[in-house]
Amino acid sequence: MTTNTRDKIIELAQEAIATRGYSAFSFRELAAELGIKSASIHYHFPTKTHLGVEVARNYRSRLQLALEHIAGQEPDPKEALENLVVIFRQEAATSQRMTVCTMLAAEIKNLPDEIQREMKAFYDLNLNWIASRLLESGLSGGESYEKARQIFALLQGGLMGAKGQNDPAYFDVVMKAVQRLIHS
Amino acid sequence: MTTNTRDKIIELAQEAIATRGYSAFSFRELAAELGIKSASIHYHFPTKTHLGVEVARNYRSRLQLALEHIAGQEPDPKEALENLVVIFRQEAATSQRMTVCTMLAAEIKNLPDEIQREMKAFYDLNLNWIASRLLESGLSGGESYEKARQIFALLQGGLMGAKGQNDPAYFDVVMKAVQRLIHS
DNA sequence: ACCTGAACACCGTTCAAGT
DNA sequence: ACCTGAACACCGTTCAAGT
Repeated sequence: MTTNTRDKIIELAQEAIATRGYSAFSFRELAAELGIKSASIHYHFPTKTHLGVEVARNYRSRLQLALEHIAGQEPDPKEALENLVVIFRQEAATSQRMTVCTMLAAEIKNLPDEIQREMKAFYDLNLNWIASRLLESGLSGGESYEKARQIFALLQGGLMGAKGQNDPAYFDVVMKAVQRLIHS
Repeated sequence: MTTNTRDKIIELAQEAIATRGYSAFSFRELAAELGIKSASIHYHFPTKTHLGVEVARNYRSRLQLALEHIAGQEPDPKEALENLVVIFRQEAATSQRMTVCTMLAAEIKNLPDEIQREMKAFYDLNLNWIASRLLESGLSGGESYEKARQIFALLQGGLMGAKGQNDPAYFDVVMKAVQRLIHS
């Protein structure tokens, strides 16, 4: 069918990284879920690094599309920022996709260079998009730069706290501070 | 001397978890740094879980002392909160000790129950202390509860962002938002 | 009391070999 | 084009054995 082995591997790896982390998941457990041998995964992805890069790039490109969609659809920059919060909440609740990047960010010092570069690009994508919306809303360049980092720290810290406390409400409480930053 | 093997193992493990994560560090690499065999580490810590718990507990008890010291020394609750920010910044800059808990928080779903419980206690310690200071400063119980989570999310998100962007200034920019939350 | 060597089932990776 | 079996050096863990 359309769902080939390669795509299934990426999806399983995504889930595994989100829940347990990059260095904790194994080719052998992925292979077992797919009904093949671990050596077969190396046919699709020569090394674990290649697979990790693909997972990160996969998610980043999907987020980029979503961000472009919001910015194109919603002319009010403050409303666009509210939509970003909604995306983060959904991703956090349903899939674990958002968590992939929080996991990789925490592990970053242990990751191969290629994945580190991918994560750096992920930060830049988010920070630049948030700062652009803040600029549109009338803030100065300096203010936008600072506030973008504060908002993103709240998003990441809120996700980690909700996970650490095993309490989705944690994220929502933290998001109230984001609202205040957006509308001030 | 006073520095026995057991303490050295904890210190090395602490550093290893902070930089690479719990599942990424190995007994064999610790043993090599100590000039002993990996089987010898199991004499001091039966399993990796025991060592992980000890590292987490070790750091948490030190933080608890520091928090009690601040609260006892500084009667002004807002100044006490400022001191907490200073502690986080120092720990982030010099040792990697603060990062231990950010790492473990990210990996939490993959950790043994005992370490998960230790992390939960770490969150409670921080959140309750922050909320207590906010209560003293005149906020209501509900406001203190919410603001404590927002401040802690900024602290954790700021640490992760500084690491992910490899830029210590990231943390300081995020802390400006913490100041605003403290003095509002 | 503290350490070691050897074994176990795990891991990523390689490669010749199968279809 | 896709998968396998067998081998390699790694991992946590156990345990009998050394001092």
